[in-house]
Parts: sequence; C-alpha cells; structure tokens
Amino acid sequence: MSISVRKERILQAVVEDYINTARAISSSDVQAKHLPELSSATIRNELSALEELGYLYQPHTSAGRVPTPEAYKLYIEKLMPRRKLTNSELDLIKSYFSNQVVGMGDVLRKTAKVISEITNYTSIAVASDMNDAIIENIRIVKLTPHSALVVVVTDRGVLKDSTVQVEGELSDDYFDTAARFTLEAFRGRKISDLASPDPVIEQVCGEFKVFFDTVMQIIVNYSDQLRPEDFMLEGVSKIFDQPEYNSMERARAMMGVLEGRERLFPVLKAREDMQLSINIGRESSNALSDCAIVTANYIVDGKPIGQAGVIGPIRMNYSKVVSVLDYISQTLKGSSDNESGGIAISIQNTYNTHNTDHDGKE
Amino acid sequence: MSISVRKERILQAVVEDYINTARAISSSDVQAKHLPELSSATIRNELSALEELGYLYQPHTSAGRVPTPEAYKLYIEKLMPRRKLTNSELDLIKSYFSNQVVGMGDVLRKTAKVISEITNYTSIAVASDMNDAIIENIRIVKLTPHSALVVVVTDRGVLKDSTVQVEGELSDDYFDTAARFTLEAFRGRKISDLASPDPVIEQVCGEFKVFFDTVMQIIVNYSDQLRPEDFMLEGVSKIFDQPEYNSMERARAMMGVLEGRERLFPVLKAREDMQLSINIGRESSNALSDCAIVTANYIVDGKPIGQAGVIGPIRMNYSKVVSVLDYISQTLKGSSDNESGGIAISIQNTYNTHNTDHDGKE
DNA sequence: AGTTGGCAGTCTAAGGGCTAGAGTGCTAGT
DNA sequence: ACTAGCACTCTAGCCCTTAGACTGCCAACT
Repeated sequence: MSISVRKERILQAVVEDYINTARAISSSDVQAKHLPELSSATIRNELSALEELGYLYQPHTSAGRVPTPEAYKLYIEKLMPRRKLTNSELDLIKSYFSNQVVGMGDVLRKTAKVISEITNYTSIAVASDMNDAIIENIRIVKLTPHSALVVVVTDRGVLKDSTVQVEGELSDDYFDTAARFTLEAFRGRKISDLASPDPVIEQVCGEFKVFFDTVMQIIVNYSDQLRPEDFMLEGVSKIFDQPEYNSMERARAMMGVLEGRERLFPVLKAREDMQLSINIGRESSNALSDCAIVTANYIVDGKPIGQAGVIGPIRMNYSKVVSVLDYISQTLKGSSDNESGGIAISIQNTYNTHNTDHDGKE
Repeated sequence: MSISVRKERILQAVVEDYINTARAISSSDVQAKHLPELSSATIRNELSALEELGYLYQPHTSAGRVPTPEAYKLYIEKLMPRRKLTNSELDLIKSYFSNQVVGMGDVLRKTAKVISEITNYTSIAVASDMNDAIIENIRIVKLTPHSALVVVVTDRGVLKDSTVQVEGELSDDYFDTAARFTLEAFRGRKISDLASPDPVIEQVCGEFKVFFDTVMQIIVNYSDQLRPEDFMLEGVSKIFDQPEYNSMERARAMMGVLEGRERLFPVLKAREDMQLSINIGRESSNALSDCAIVTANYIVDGKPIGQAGVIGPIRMNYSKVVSVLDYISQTLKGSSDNESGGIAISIQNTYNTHNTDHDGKE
C-alpha cells in the first residue's frame, strides 16, 4: 500500500509548491524546482500514476496537478518537515506571554493573537467546557446594602461572577448566612450534574432563593458552551489574503460561518486524547467544506483550558501551523518533554475526482 | 439659502431611491416613482440645478445622479421621515431584553446584536470609559489559602475583578486587614487620577503591596479604552450585502479596520451632549472614508454606559437606523420623554465633485 | 417663464470571437 | 526505464462591437 520513494518526493514537491503558489503544479515546475535530474516526461508519468492513486487531480485537461485531501493527509503523516521555529518567531511568542496575563480569557486571547500573527491564518481559541469541573467554593460579597457579588470557584478556576440585587437593606450577617447555606448546597458538585434543576437544592434554598438562582444561572451559563466571551477569533481579515476566498460569495460565506459561532463549535471539539486534530474539508456545512481546521488542546497546570488553532484553506501551510501550535502548546504546559502527542487527521471522505477505475488500468 | 419645495421633493426621491437601489437615479426614475405629474425633462432641469448646488453628482456623463454627503445631511436634517418601528421590530427588541441581562457587558452585547439584526448593518457597541467613575468599595475575597479575588466597585458599577496569588497560606484576618487598608487608600478617588502611580498610595501600601498593585492594575486597565471585552461587533458579514463592498480590496480594507479596533475608537467617541452622532465619510483613514457611522449615547439609570451604533456605506438607510437607535436609547434609559436629543451630523468637508462655478452661471 | 417632446451625443456594460500560451498524453526512439 | 517531440486541448485575456441607458439642449407649447 506504500508508494515508491520517488513518487513520494514528487508528491511532496507538488503539495509544497501548491501550498506556496496556489496554482496547479505542472511537470516542468516539479522538474525545475525539485528534480532537475529527471525529465519532465518521466515526471508526467509519475504524476499520472499519482493521480490514478487518488493523490492528485487536474482542474481540467491541460492544467497542472492539485493535491487531493488524501495527498495532504499523507503529506502531514509522512512527508512534511517538522520545522523549528525561527528566532524571531520565538521572540514574538515570548513577548506575548511575558507581560502579565490576567485570567484565563487573557491566555486564550493572547494565544489566538500570537498564532494568527505567526501563521498568518485566522485563528480561533475556545475555552474548554467546564462540565466536569467541581465546585469548591462560593463567595457572596456584599457590595452595597442592596447588592452583592456572587463568585463561584471550581477546581479549574473562578467561574464568571455575577452581581445580584436584593430587596431592602440587608446586614452583613444575612449575606454570611446566605453564603454558608449556598456553599453547603453546592460544594463538591459537578457542573454538568447541575445543568438541570435539582430538586434537592430547590428544597434547601428557602429564603435565599435569589442566591441559589444566581449560582444556578452562572452554572447553566457555563454548561452550554456558547458563551461568546470564551470564543476568540483573531486575524479574520487574513482569510482575504488567500486566493481561494477571492470571490465574494466564498468570502461572505466564510465570514458568516465565523460569525455564527454555533456552527463552528462542533468542529473545534478536538479529540482530547490527541494533541493536534486536523480536519480537512470534512464538515457538512458547505462553507467549511473547503476549509482546513487545525486545533490543539491546551493544558495549563495539568488542566485542560481549551483548544486553539487556525482555520484556513485546505491548501494550508501545515508544516508551519503544526510547528507553531505544537510549540505554544508545550510552552503553556510548562513541561519540556518534547513528545508531540500525535495528530489525528480526518479528511473529506468522498472527494469527487473523476471515477477511479478499480479494475486495473483501463 | 433654502431650496424650493419641489427641489426638496426631488432630492428626497433621489436619496431614497439611491439608498434602496444603490444605482444612479435617472430623471425618469424620479418621474415614474415619485412625480408622475411632471415630465422627465423638467426633472432633468431640476436635477441639473441640484447638481449645481452641490447635492448631486454624476459618476459619468450619461449616468443618473448620486447624492453627495451634502445631500445626506440635508436629508437627515429636514427631509427624512421619522419612522415608527413596526410591531415585529418592537417584538424583537423586547425579546432581546426580556431575558435577564447579566452585567454591563451583556447589555452592550445584546444592544449590538439587536441593532444589527434590525438594521441589517454591522453594529458596534463600546463601553464608555470609566475615567470619571469614583471608587466606592474594594473587596478582597479569599478563595483558597493562597489566592484571593480583588473586586473594585465604583459608582458606575463593578470594575473587572481579578484574582491575585499570594505566597504562603494566609489567614482570613490577613485578608480582612488588607481589604481595610486598600479600601482606605482608594475610596473616593477618581479613576483618571489614579492612572499614573500615586506617591501617597505607594507610601501607604506597605506589606499589602500585592493588593495595591492588583487594584492599580485593574484601574489602569480601565483607563485606557482599548479593552477588547468592552468592544462588540455584530453582523460583520453584513457589510458584504452592500454592493459598495463588492470588490475584494474594499471588503478587505473594511475588515481590517473593524478588526484593528484602535482606528475605530476615536470615531466612536460621539459628542456627549447630543443623543446621536452621524459621521459621513469624514475619517482620515481611507478605509473609513466611504463609510457612514451613526452612534448613539446610551444611558442606563442616569449613567452613561457607552455608545452603540452602526457602520455601513454612506448610502445608508438613515431613517431606519435613526429610528432604531433612538428607540433603543429611550428604552434603556427607561424614561418615556420622547424628546429626541438632537443629532450632530458631520460630513466630509471637501467632496471632490467637479468644480462648482462660484460666480453665477458662466 | 415654466414646461415639454424630441433628438443627437456619450458613456458603460455585456457578449462574442480570437489568439497566445500552458500543459498534457502519447508515441517512438534511446 | 527514460526521454524527446509533437499533436491536441483548454483557459485567460484581449479587442471589438453593440445595445441600452441617460443626459443636455433646442425648439415648441401653455
């Protein structure tokens, strides 16, 4: 099932040239830039064979070859060089994270920004959902005599806090009692268990219902994963640099998808056991069907904080993107074990090239 | 300096038709749709006169007329009908604000979203800067033995809070004392006065420096106005519906400006004494030079919370946009006094039509 | 004086045909 | 197994032409 070394070299040449130029690659292109020792005719034969194998296709007769998703898959798994980041890239990353980072949202934002800046693709960062976080603490802080701040703390960090208005002027004692009650009811519970109303808690809450409700609201807010504040896009305008989005329709469709975050969420749910996930044109939604999405899981202090990655044309500089995501992921983790956790690649299952004869040649 | 009623009617017709169709309006268009009692030749004469007055211009000979910024100004000030919102629009607005709104960020977001949805333009909402807010309260809440949440409360509401890590395990008493000290130092001070390091406070802080620093950090964060979380864009992809952004270059430039929030901020600083500000193609930055920006000041409970508005082509449906912004502004304010606070209009100062002869007609 | 029909003149946008060039597949020869 | 050469194909860009859309102006009309 393996192809000859020469075919691999040629395929790699085509993929890389195509990534750089966005134009169908001809036999003479390959010869000139990569294999001057062979004639273009020989390369033509090889290209033809690679097409037969499903790695290449021609946009039309008398055009060069373009890689199929299959080809990108092979390229990523086997042919792609693992680049080291350049010094200026490393400096840029350092400069982003050297200033104090305040809170998880800030980490996400900076990560997205630096990824976009280095790769020149649109980047996305999402906070991982908090469904299996466990409530450790609840604080109710009196702000004024008729309002208080409710803070929910989990083993993963502070959930968003929320101010609550209460009627009448209330004493410090009242708030203290409320806090004790509330904490007792919620401590040790898992977020996902609380998404639906809980009869036990309903019963306990009594006169402190307003606080219980607020806590519940904060929690419910966190269990659905669509909170816009945990979804960062950076470098959106960079898609326009890609020739594949040079037509208005495509650009518009793409913008629509990026904005309507809902459709993006399922795509981003990367496999948690793999460090990187690469999705090549695999989504049902037609706007994403000619996109590639590369996401990495990010872990800080042993806790998963979310995914970040890039979205761009299928013709993406995987080598660079993978290197950058890998590096940043290692940096945030803080560990220096360099074992890259593996890459899960999924590609479009039926790429409509012309029918391939299954039964030998012609 | 005033023009004839008939000229006004014709100008209004041209402006409205152009807003609807985005195509140069011909004399026969005006005749057919608005003034069937006149001949197209008469209208041609009037159009020619309006061009002489600087309200219209022709993209080329043998094309119809297009309004100049002058024309839009007159239209907004005098000719534009003040629409009432339709029931479905009112329902939409109500539905957005009926669910509980959590915090100021939420108000901004929802406002932006509903504006974009109703007007079909890209909308922007920014929180007003907090420079003249006064610190009322500071709370330090112990979360774990080695971390605490610092909350700064002003007369305008809760500033962002921030967690602070401290070394070693510290007692409740320690945090209480820290809170008392910190509060004493900051209470009653204005945000803008604290943007630069304050020697008095520096002196006082002593062993609680870490808390003082955190408070300062929160404050400084608020005095520069570029916090991305207080800047919402909604309906970005809607610019693509506008034919004036049908070329890639323009679309790309526009996206760039929207993303690089820095250049947008000064434009949004609306005049505070006016309810609405309309900016027609007035910005230096070339990308915004053919944009119109309409912003309204939003006031909740007597306190300014920010500006919201739309950004779109100069050929904008001002009638609808103004009605919507007006209505929402009134709604949020809670008052039902229907005096619309006035509109400040500024237009491009030198619109380069062909030279107008100042000295009578030839 | 204000208004109108008619007409010549002008400019654009869209369609059609043409050509240069790029690239392939095939065949025959090394 | 490789290569040179050639016929064939398809595209992208260019020019040309034309239909149509408007205007401006003039002369006639009210």
